[in-house]
Amino acid sequence: MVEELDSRKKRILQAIIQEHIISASPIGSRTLAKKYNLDVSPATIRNEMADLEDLGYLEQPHTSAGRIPSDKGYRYYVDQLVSREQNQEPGVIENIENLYQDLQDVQDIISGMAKMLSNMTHYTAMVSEPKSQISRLKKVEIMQLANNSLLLVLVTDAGMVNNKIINLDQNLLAEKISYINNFLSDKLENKLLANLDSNYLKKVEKELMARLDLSVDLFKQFYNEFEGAFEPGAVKVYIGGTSYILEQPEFNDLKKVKKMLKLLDQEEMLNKIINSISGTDLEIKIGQENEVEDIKNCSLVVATYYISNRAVGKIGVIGPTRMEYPRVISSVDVISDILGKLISKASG
Amino acid sequence: MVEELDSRKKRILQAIIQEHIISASPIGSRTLAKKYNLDVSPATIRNEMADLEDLGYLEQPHTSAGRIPSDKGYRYYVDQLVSREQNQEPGVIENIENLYQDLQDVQDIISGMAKMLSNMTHYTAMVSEPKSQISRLKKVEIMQLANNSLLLVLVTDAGMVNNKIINLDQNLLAEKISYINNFLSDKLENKLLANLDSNYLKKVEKELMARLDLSVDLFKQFYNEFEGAFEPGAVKVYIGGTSYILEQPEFNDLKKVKKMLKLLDQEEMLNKIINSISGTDLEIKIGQENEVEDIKNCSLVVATYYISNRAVGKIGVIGPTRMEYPRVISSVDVISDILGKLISKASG
DNA sequence: TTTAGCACTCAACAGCAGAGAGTGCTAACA
DNA sequence: TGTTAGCACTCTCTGCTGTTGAGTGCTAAA
Repeated sequence: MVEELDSRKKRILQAIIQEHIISASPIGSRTLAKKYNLDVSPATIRNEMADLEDLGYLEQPHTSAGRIPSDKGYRYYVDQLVSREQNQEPGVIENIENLYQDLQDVQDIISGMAKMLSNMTHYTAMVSEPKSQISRLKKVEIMQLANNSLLLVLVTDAGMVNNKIINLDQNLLAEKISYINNFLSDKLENKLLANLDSNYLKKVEKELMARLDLSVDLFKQFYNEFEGAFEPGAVKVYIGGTSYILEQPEFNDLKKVKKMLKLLDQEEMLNKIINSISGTDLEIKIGQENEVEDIKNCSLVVATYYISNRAVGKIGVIGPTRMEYPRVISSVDVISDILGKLISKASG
Repeated sequence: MVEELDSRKKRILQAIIQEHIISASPIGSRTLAKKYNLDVSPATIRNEMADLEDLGYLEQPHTSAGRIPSDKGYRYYVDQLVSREQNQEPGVIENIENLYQDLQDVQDIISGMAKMLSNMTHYTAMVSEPKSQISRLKKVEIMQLANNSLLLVLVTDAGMVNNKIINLDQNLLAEKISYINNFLSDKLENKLLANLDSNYLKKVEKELMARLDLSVDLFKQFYNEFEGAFEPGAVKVYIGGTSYILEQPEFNDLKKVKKMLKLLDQEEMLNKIINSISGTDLEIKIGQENEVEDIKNCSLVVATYYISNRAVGKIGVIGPTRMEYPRVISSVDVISDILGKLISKASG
């Protein structure tokens, strides 16, 4: 399906895509001949363009218009014509790292990076929280706030902090709390979150109840919260720069904007989108390649970020298929790197 | 400036506003005579409309168009022609309360209520976090995560939980941590946050250092975090239903939509907007009455919510001046009530 | 004071012509 | 055989025009 194109066809395809990325409108043979010194006449270019259209790399909105790239055309461009080398100016990475190095809070880092990425690319950025399933529980502790009110604090080794206020219908003595904390530390800390499923929790609960001589009801709520805190589906997605999509000419239609914004309002949808990317490295989904119906006219550039060499989350950008791929790719690359480093550092 | 209008003028003004809220376009005399049985001919209505325009309650987009209400017109409508009685169907309040009563987390309650409000009104809703200045610190505790890494947990009596991971360049023994916790509890808990300013904190720090025989540097970062956590300006604003503004015909212009979305993207701006409302009860700002320049073509309906009889935060709605005031007013009223109750209960 | 009648205004819309950009095809050329 | 100039053709876009319709303000009569 992916033919090898001769070098002139490659040059022409590349030129059309680059020009289209800038102008957002169909490109004609004359424009191409003038702006890119291809050393052939417009007529020749026209022939080549007709060929490229037959092969599926280009499309024609109507008979007397120029050509625009098809999804297949962009795919070829991204795979064959864009060098994936880091072409960020030197120093940028250090600057960003320095700028954010004081942040200790993982949530702050994530939303900061989402903003940074959307600023750099001028597209909408999204970042998923570090996946908890492959993290370990680093700390569990309950503390007493008032007579019947406890605060449950959970910290993962990825630095994610989770806390819940729990109201009990019964008072709890300080010694018991301290006993519970020791017990829970022993049973739960340093375990993989994936292993802390309801079965295991129920067992721990039973044992604890037996030792404490307390009613089971007392801790029912506690375990509900606990279970909920690290559900696999509960990955939060941060987005930044929603308003950038309005700058894209392909969203000049109010209906499209509306659809898009509704989409980005729904957290489940973002989850679905960002989790539909299976690749372990930087991955690009162009138009129809996307699984989620509503973004089949968009492109995604998503990278995985790592904490101590384990893949834990995704960071990426969503924009029109007519996207500045080279720039976006390098930005996503850089930012995903920095994000991993910052979180690693913050979670010590 | 606010003349007393005779009853026929009132009826006509009310009819025009109600009709305009539905149709979003200028209202003519014939339409009015047909749809509302005012028992006078269109010609008479025209005369009255000319009067109302002279008085500033109506405007005419161009000579041969109908009239639309001015800001002053809406103001009169809201003040004199809308009954502020709760006209929510009975049971709605109970239903919502039941729906959300399981939520223990204050942040969840707030964002849930923002969503609920935007769903009910079909405008964009915003809620500010409980103001910390008038809250008391209920609990302060540090816990050890790893050798050089601590977690600082702060809980206010409004139920807001704040936590920060702190990395030290020095190890800290468990006894010291326990000593510090006791010390901090003693010095900080149950104090008004407003009183925990940097002066006071510095004093506490000094005393603690002296007793512990530790270097001052060790806790520098700690106090930075601590100070930052409850800054007066740091009130977070939750918004919900951003995409609803796109449904309003007055935002048919892409430029306007863009401006609006950019505005709502900026947290400082939301802060400025919601804090520009000074009233203690339900307050309405119509168009030009708004202080923030960029929303002078919008209206705000904002209520204050209370926790144990103290005003702590604002909840409201932003939409076009052509807003369904009666419905919005009653929704904001109801939701602000429920919000206060839910938080009170959760932070019980 | 109210109302019918009427001339007037203005935005919105449809229809149309012309310009401009771009194509595909053909025939000539190197 | 590949390349190019020329040309007729197509289609969108823009601006102009006339028409329509909703609505007004004024006047004069009831």
